[in-house]
Amino acid sequence: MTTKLPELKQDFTESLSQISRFWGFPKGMGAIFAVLYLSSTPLSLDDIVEQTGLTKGAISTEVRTLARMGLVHRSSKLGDRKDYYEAEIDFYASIRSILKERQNSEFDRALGSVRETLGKLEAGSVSGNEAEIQFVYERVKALQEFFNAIDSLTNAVIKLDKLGISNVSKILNVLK
Amino acid sequence: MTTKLPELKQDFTESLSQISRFWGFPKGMGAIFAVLYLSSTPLSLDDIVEQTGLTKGAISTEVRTLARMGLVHRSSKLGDRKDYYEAEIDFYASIRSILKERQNSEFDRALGSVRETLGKLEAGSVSGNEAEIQFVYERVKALQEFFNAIDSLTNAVIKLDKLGISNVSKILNVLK
DNA sequence: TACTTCGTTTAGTAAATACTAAACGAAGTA
DNA sequence: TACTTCGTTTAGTATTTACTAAACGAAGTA
Repeated sequence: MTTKLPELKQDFTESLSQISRFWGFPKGMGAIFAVLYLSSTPLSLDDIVEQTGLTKGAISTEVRTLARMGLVHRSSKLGDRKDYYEAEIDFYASIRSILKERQNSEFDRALGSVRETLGKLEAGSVSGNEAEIQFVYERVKALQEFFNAIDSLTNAVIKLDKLGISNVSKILNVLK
Repeated sequence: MTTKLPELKQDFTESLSQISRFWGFPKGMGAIFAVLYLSSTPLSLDDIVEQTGLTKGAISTEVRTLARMGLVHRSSKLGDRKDYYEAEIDFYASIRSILKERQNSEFDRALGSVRETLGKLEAGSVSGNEAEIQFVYERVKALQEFFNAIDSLTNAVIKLDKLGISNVSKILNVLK
């Protein structure tokens, strides 16, 4: 029993949509990436419209965030006003740029807010039961340290010029 | 200028809610965890209701998923029918159990589907332009290998009995 | 037995998010 | 100039997700 190539692509696109949604991204984003990823040539917005069934407006915005994440790249042909897009195929590079992207987000704002809380506790400018303050202080501090560890890891990964198989297996060895 | 302890807790809870939402979890979940995390004693559902303003129903379900993730633990006092909950304070343990949890999810189903796609391509049961099939095959295979690498990493982390500061810094050294 | 006191489930609502359709501006072309 | 052809923005809609309120069942207590 044979499968037609377009059908196969369709299934693959479907899967990436699911995966995308699972990671908290719009499922359309996964679909767009999938279509680009399976194309041997850069595609225009209209090409993507055709292959995903989404609207140009939606694709316009989502492809932009994909580009910000470094998962796709915009290019243009000489003498052609259209923009073209192609998928980044080095996933490790993508991870790095996604991590980088996340650093200037509201996530960081919330994180800074925790740090601020800790600051108040350390400055002794919090009124209330002494023992409880001490308890809260230790908990918040522990959380902060955890965040710092994650942050260090993240930064280390970002700085790597290449997080290829070799590095991954190095890590695996250390963890063994 | 001093801050009252309850207010400080409030702010902290707010921050964790944001962080929770950022990672794709309901913000209420973050709030519940925060309240438990800042409490020196286990809390009952009603205690949590009081401190978060959420409904018992909502808390009932969300605290359960928190427990499944290993972020909180359910306990009970002798001669008291109430359930009590307390926060896991070893975050590394939490990460492990979250990763473990994620392995039996629809994420894995989608991932299996990609593997299936690859299987069809390898079995030669796909009809269409030969060159294009070859191209698609290589792309899908590359993605599959990437997933496998991630999977190995995940499993390695899960297997660690302790992912403490020491291991993290080991990793950092390797990456340097 | 009837009566509390828990946690859970359910059905419906509110809020957030992804998306569409259509208007628009910029930049090229006749 | 008017007329296309792009990508983007906007305003509104649909879908999903988080949550509430209330009914319920289990298990204790009088």
